[in-house]
Amino acid sequence: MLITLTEENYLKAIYHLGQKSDKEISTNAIAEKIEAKASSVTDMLKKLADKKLISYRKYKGVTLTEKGRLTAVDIIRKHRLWEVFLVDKLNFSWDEVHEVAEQLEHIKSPKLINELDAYLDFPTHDPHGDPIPDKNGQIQRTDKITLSQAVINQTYICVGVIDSSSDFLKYLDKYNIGIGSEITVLEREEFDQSITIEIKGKTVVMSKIISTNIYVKKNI
Amino acid sequence: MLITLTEENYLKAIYHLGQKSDKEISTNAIAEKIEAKASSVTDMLKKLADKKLISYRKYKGVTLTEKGRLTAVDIIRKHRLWEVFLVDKLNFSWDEVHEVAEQLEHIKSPKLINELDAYLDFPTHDPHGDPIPDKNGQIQRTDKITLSQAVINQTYICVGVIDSSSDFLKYLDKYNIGIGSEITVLEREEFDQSITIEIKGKTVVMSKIISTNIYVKKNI
DNA sequence: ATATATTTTTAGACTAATCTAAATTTAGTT
DNA sequence: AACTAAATTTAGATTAGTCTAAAAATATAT
Ligand SMILES: [Mn+2]
Ligand SMILES: [Mn+2]
Ligand SMILES: [Mn+2]
Ligand SMILES: [Mn+2]
Repeated sequence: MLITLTEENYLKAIYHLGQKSDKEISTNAIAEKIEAKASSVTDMLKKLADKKLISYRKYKGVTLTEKGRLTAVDIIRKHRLWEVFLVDKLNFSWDEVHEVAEQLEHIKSPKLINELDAYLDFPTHDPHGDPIPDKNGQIQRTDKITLSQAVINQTYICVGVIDSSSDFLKYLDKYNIGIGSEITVLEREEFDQSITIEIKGKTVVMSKIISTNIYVKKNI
Repeated sequence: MLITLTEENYLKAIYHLGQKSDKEISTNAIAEKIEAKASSVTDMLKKLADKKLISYRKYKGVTLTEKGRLTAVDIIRKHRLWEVFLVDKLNFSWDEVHEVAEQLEHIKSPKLINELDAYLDFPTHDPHGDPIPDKNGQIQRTDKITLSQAVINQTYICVGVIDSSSDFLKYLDKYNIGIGSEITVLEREEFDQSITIEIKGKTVVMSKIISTNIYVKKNI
């Protein structure tokens, strides 16, 4: 049974929502993510359940089946490989790739994606630091914390971002923060949890909302 | 007014049919090409006419408006650039690219296609020898004849194919015939119009249906 | 010129994906 | 336990794209 583009987008949304909690995903949460009405979501959930892509308990919520998870992860693999292609080969910046990758992720051709993977030299992470699932749907998890959880006077490496919006990425560009950047936390203001960091020799004051959207790991 | 994927495919079909004759394109011809019923085509023709993409005279047929022609040519440009990408960068053979390009041609991103064009070094022809329209919809026409029209004892260069089906292209591969190949016509059998050619030192007998699907130009 | 065949359009129906409005279920609060 | 608020589902309608069957227009042949 073939999966439509719309169904693929629902599976991806459910997958991403599932990353944030172990509970069943609610109709409203999906509706918000997909930008559709809850009634439309209910209709789609029935279809996905018929196709054994999700387990659906009326009024309770949904979880992906293994089949559904593999389908979602395959789309995410394609999305992230295309983002690498756009940045590495076609001079896109990391804030320009997402919309195009949203289209390219639905192209159906196993050979295309495997050849692309090889052509890009089997990248492990996309331009935003997110891991690229392998052919079997395995995802390499690295332990990382948000910059808001960082310890004073410790140096970290930026390994990813949570918010991938163009506005946020442009903010990071402005302060020369990118994947691989060395960041030292100098001070934390207890009142609003803003932090002062050192990045490329300059100090930058950063609100908590910013620092919670940046992933870092200790610089060993 | 945005154009749907389906509308794009109709415009492309009408464009290609229009290349073969100066007359208006019939509903049935479009139906055959799109592989849909004539009644479905009629419905779509009304939509395309509403959007000023075609001129439609009931019971008479259609022609593309300038707006429609430019839209069609833009899709063909994308299709052919993607075909070059697949062959030049991703190890696809010329008989494998068409189906994937049919999907990729609908991706909407001017930056993507312009960067791809530059990345491929501004190719002028696709893997089947078809010209790639430029950004302004201009198409470079080269004078070429079909191999069936070739003169005995003259050497030609293969510059394209008419049929791009996998079966036909594999036949050409079998006899080492590709874009750029030198072909000398040795003999023509008047009975069935089959020809004997020399290609890479070997002689090959070829039926008229094959030779009418190969474009050549004189080797000057 | 009339009958027949072909082509094209219209009428009515179907599926996928969406919506609004109403009904139902669940959760929260006295 | 009963009431209210929030979340979810159902009912019915809409749009894009398709189909079959029937009607209308055009082309062909006697
Ligand atoms: Mn993305
Ligand atoms: Mn990404
Ligand atoms: Mn093609
Ligand atoms: Mn081609």
